[in-house]
Amino acid sequence: MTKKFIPIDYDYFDYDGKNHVKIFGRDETNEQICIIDTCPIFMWAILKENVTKKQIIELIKEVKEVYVQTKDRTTTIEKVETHEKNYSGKKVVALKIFATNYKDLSSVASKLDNELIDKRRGYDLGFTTHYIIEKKLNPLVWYDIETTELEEDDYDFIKNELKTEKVLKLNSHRPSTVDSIPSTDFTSRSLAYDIETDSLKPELGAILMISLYGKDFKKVITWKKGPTTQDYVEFVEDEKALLKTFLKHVEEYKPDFLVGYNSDAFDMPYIKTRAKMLKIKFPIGLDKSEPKIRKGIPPTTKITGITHLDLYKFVKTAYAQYMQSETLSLNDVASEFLGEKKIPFVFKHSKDIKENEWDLYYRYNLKDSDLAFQLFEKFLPDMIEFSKVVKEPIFEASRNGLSKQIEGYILHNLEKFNEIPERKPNQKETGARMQQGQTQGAFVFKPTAGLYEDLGMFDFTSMHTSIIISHNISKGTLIEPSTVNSQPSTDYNDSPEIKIDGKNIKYHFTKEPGFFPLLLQEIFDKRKQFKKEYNENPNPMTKARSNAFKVLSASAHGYIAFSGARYYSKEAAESILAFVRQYNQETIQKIKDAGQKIIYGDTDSVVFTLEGKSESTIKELLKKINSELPGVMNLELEGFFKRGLWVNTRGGETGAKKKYAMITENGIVKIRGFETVRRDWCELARKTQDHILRLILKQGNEKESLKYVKEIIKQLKERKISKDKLIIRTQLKKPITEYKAISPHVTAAIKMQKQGMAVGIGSLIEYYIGNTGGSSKLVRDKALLKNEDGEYDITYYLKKQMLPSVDQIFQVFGIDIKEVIDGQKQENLKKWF
DNA sequence: GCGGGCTTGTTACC
DNA sequence: ACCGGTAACAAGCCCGC
Repeated sequence: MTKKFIPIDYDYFDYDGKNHVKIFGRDETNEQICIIDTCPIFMWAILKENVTKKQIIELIKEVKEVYVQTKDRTTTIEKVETHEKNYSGKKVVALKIFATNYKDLSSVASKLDNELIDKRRGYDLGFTTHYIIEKKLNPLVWYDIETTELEEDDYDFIKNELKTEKVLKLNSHRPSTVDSIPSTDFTSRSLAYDIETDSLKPELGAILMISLYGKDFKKVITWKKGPTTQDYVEFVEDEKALLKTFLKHVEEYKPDFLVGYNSDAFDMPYIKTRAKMLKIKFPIGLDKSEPKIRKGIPPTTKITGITHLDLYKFVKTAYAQYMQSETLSLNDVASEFLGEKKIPFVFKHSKDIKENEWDLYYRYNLKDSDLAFQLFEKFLPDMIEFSKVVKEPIFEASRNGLSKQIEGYILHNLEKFNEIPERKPNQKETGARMQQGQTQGAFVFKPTAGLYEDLGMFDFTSMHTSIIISHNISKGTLIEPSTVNSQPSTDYNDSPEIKIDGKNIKYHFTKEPGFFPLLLQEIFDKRKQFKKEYNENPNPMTKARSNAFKVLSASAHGYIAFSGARYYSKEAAESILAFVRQYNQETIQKIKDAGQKIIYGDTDSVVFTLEGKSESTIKELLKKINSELPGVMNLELEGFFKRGLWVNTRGGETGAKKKYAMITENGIVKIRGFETVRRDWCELARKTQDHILRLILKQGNEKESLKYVKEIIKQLKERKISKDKLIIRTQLKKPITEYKAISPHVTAAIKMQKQGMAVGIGSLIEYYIGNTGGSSKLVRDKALLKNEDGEYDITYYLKKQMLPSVDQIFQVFGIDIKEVIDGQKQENLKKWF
């Protein structure tokens, strides 16, 4: 039978002791089908140099005898072949060892301790990844497939087990040409879900309701009956019936994706535990399996056949670092990307909910699913894109950290280079890598505080990645021994001179392009493509996509320096960073030589004054610098700015790095590093600072700002500032008990814990400083919870929030803000200075 | 018990 | 633990006086 097929979810099972995949996806009629397939299972034994043919024949005999016995299977060697391969860019002879079960390859590997074998590789990819690499049935791509129906005795248990109507055996497949399908666009069926409970712990509270939201599908299922006019509310008898009804709707809808927000850690584990407590089955998987929760920090929840997606995870890795929102709560994220918020509803235990309040609770519950669904629709193209680029199933691609994404991408593309994959480092190696200490990083130009006019800013496009590509830097292209001399060589690509342990050395890399640098090119190009897309059509989504590939592209260097990476290389990381410093300083020099004054620079950027030159003259300069850059390296114009402000460090006499504010001719303001952008400062200090920065940038002087600050200070002293503007938000970065220094946010967290609130790693602790500490001088003794009664501590907010946030800004204009206010309000000030 | 230097911890920039 | 180095800064900690 010939069909079209798009693979979505991958799972595997053992049959007759052998691995099989079952792939869930859709066909051209949009029917959900399951494909069963197998693939050759093998690993590699790389032989030492100069092993003779005779020795190989003997070795093969020996290898064939290896087997692994586990409690439910015996894994044997099926055949052994000899191949010429590349390993880390070097030619090697390797045995391709075929075995019956992938899960035992690592045990097989440890039994191959013959002295002719140098290295054992390719046993630690995971079966799904191995399968995709081997058969090239990539996720989310349309294929033309040849299938056969299962015969009577084939996989009998599967047929009975699967909810999917069609289960087919795959014979062959090839990528479908775009033309052959009217619409190759994959229109997924998806449901977002959200639960409401009486507790954060399933042991302590029931699930009250579950909402589901999809295209033309709205449902709130609940056993808590209150008057409502919402026709989507479905009442059921009890919690058991609630779970069963939820299951029924999911089964009927047949979604490809079941989507939640933080559902990996909360919703699905909660449901699973409650089902267990209620002694009912919850066979949501298409193979009637329960959700599989991989415990860990953070946990992941997989449902066989239905891709369970947790948007929180994806937002966190792909977008978070470029987002405006200060938390990644559904409310903040929805508000940033959708311009919509959750329905306000104060959490109450169900026993405290009045009859007429249930209706709001239903609507609240539905809205959460609604928001999650809308976010899903916005993010799906990006998740699909990641999945396709990295060639990992969307379940993984949407959860993987950046190093995993880069690594997945590399592993899935090694075959083009005839490369044997590197293995994962073990714990000992990871530890040793970490102990080597830090690598010297980028260069940051020390600015001189001041308000500058007419500025230009250049920055390098994906600097680290373009260095890797242009200079062919990687573990595999490094010439060993690596601690080579500083003599320049025409045979190799040299790194800049690097000082290591007091010695100046240069690393050499081959001129022949290595697979790692070559592979980065695609990610690099994608980044360019999406940036262009954003520039042509700027909106929050094109921006997010552009940034998602920006982070992916920018992670290549971090990956190389990451102790857990297969292709880790300290030498490569050092070389990349040496180039980063060199290029930045060279660029600074070139701009200086052109007659511009350098104001600032950080890693890959330079800010300079125009010195009366026209923008087109500056663009010519940029062109000239670019003409001198190698490979894909590219310096671009970040922008022209009408004014820019740099300040001194607090209590210091020199300019502060990583803190500046600039404004374009059109009034677009760019603020970096200032308290304005730091969430651990109270809103009052941040908003005030933001306001005066803008005023100064717009007007070119401090006059208005001064008036403004005086007014705010007056209000603060008169207690006219509302407390919510004084809340300080700080995140717990580790378990409460592990803190050596007990800072205010830790005290506040302890308080919250005592009140029975769930606090732990990642919780954002909200507190304010009040007049409660008695004689204590410690700030922590005055930390009050957000909703705790008390008066705010005027002195603290003046001295520790307001003043610091504006002090250095006024210093630029020679104004001592303390004195100014002091002169005006002599008597009050004595109290706080 | 006070002050200064050091350490711990968080958040930002790139 | 899950990309890394550079930097600013607050608050606590610690030690000498």
